[in-house]
Amino acid sequence: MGGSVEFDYEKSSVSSIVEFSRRLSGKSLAEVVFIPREIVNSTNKGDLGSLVEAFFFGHKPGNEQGPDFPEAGLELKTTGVIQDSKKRFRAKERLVLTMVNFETLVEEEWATSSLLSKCGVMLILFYLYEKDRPVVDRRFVLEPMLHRMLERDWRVIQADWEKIRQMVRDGKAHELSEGDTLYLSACRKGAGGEREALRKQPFSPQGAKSRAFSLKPSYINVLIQGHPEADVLGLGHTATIEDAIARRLERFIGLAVDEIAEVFEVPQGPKGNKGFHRQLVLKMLAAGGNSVPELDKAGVELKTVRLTASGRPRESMSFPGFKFMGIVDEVWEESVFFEKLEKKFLLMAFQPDVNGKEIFIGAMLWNMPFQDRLEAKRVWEETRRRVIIDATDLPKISESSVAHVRPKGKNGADVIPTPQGGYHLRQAFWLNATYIGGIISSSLQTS
DNA sequence: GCATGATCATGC
DNA sequence: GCATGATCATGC
Repeated sequence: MGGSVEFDYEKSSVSSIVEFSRRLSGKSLAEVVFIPREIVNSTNKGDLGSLVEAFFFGHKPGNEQGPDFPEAGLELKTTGVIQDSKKRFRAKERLVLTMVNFETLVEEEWATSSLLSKCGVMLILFYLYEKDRPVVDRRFVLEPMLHRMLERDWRVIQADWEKIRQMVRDGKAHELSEGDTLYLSACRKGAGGEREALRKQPFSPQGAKSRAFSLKPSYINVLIQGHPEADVLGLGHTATIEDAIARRLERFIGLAVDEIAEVFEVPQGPKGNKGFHRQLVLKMLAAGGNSVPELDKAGVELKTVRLTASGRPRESMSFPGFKFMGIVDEVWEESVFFEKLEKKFLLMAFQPDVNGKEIFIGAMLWNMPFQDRLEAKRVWEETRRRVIIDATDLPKISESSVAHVRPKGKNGADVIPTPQGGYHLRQAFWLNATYIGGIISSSLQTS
């Protein structure tokens, strides 16, 4: 299998390299070039990129600092995709760009940053991830994608980069979370686990987990879907997503829910329609359309918060259910609750006015602060501990200022197995109404 | 007014 | 068919 290729591309030409890479389309690396047997047997995922570089492009390893093709200023990335239930391709994980160097980042400027000089122009090759298949046998799918950071989404990515730099300058490298930023994030990268050595950061004695710049899976997903560039939020007119959201929603502040519903012809639906406010909010954000790619790219969690007259949310905020038998074998950082709490949230707030008419009072982008994530972790671990002992006795709302556990099922008969050998109502994690109320009132004018 | 348990419309 | 986000219902 696999013949030899001549490396007939122009090293200094981006388009020539991209054209050449198309020879991989629909094939695996081993189908296109000869790979020694001992390498074929490797399943180390990190290897495919360097194997493509070495065997397909005929590159010698090395070149630590800059892009893989220095003469063309082009960085090569290979990344895995999987197919969802509808056979659409989705990113298997975030696209890791380059390690964050806490010491040098704080001295850098975006235009001359090491990130931009290395990854400013990327050729992204997508392969179908199949767990048990050796990397060299994984098939390249989709078309090779050329991504120019300065042409696409640079406003948001630059703001993200500056946010990360600011956190390191503030001595908060150890607090970094994916939810701090929108498209570009500082993801954990390294040995992982409890034994991982922490790195030094320049403005705090606290050690920090090693991190890499990455593009979020949600961002890659929107790229993959290949929709034409859209500017639904009007980013062309503003510096940041925050500003764009504020501009878009300004016109609705103080308007009654039924007035807004009329504008967008959103039906109240049958009595008991629990998605009405959410449908409304989507229309407001999408200016009558059905999606906001800018928010999709950032993986923003849209949440509606309906306050009582006194400013407390009417309800706590629910998250996906968990299984008793599943949580027992999980670790916090791989749990669904953790993944959700690492996200950026767009909280859309409503409150009755003096006449009792419910109005839209504003929105805020929010992600959970470090200390509160630690508290959520405590509740999660306490839940896990107690599920093992007695799955019917889990953390109540009074036990934490941040989160609690409560049923979430179809009905009272919706029970699932417990480690005790019995069955109990399906449960979920919730963020306390009072906690959410505090967040809203810290930023929005409530009555 | 709030904690707790129960339930439902929706979209995929 | 089912998970999800959200709301309803009850009792104190």
